[in-house]
Amino acid sequence: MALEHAILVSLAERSASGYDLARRFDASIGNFWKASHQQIYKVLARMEADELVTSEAVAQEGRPDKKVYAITAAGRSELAAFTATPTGPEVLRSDFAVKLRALPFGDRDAIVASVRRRRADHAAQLAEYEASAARFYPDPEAVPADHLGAWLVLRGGIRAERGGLEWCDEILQSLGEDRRAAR
Amino acid sequence: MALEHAILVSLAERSASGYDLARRFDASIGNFWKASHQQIYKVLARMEADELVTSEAVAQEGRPDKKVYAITAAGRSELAAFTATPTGPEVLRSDFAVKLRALPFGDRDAIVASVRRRRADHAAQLAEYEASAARFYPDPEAVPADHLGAWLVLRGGIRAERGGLEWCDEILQSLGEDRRAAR
DNA sequence: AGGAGCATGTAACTAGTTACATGATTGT
DNA sequence: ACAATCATGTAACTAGTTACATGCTCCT
Repeated sequence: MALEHAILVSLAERSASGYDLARRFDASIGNFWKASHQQIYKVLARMEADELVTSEAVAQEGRPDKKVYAITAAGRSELAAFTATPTGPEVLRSDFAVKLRALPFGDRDAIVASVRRRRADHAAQLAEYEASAARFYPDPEAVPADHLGAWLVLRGGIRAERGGLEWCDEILQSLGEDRRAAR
Repeated sequence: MALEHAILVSLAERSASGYDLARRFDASIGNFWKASHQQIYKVLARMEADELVTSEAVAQEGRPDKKVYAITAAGRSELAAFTATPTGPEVLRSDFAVKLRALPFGDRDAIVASVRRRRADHAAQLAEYEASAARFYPDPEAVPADHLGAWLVLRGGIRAERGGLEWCDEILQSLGEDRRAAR
């Protein structure tokens, strides 16, 4: 149910249309929660019925009209209440790990190719996060209080990507594929 | 759809009942894929209809009878085919990160408590993985070929837990809670 | 007497995915 | 002419969760 809460955080930071939210979920928020636009519209409708958010129609010229959603007082207290609930263990679902574990029963070359692709993805994502960090938080000792959460999550993203990258390197090395990988 | 494939890997390693699979999903497989017993029974039934697995009733004394599932030839080729498909980007869903990002809108002490709990969970899981590694793979240079996938996944688990632990420490330090955390 | 472990499920529900639909504007 | 971006959705489906049901054995 935390898609709701991810949307509330995003709207607490800044009001937005469903479309805007979908783009944020492709970028910064998507760093820890992925959601499709269809799912977002569905959940927004429910949240509006529950009065966690309100919407206002905004006419635009040269572009389709949009509905801008804003968090309500009830939404803010729901979000605060959420932060006070204990967090259960994270639900893991990694296709990549399933494939890796299937190594003795599968296509070794294809798996190596997957590892290489994944390594490249981690490297690209890491570069993107590091660019964001350098741009928005040039001085890590002086992060504004209202950005502390976002900063810490970004730091987590950087760590996760770096960790994933190193894991890929270890895998390639174990499989004796590190020379080709380094090319 | 990769729960199916996670089950196939598990059955390729060794035939098992639904109950056994559920326990494996709590332990080794659960390291990268979580599933409840209800979901497992449901998927097993579908997989049997699709002839990816077969079941055999086994009577037991002093215990309820069980159905032992085994992978079929079709199951093995499905698993091999799966390893050859490209892996999409991982779907992330982290309640913890949502909470952390909600820091400016939430209950700071409760969030700090969450971080501490999570740190302890990572430490416990890490210890468990390291114990498994020491026990089953005392010589990392000589991992048998049929265990290479399992070993690499375990290595990934160790890296992920260590990374998560370090992230928690960084968060506590940023929040000025590291002294109390170290106690 | 009560709880944990073994063992398999059903029923009702919520969450999320995939495919499709519409229609204007801007850029190649 | 075609694709991309803006913008919002519906419909049909699959996956996963939560709650409940049953019953036997072994341990405290």
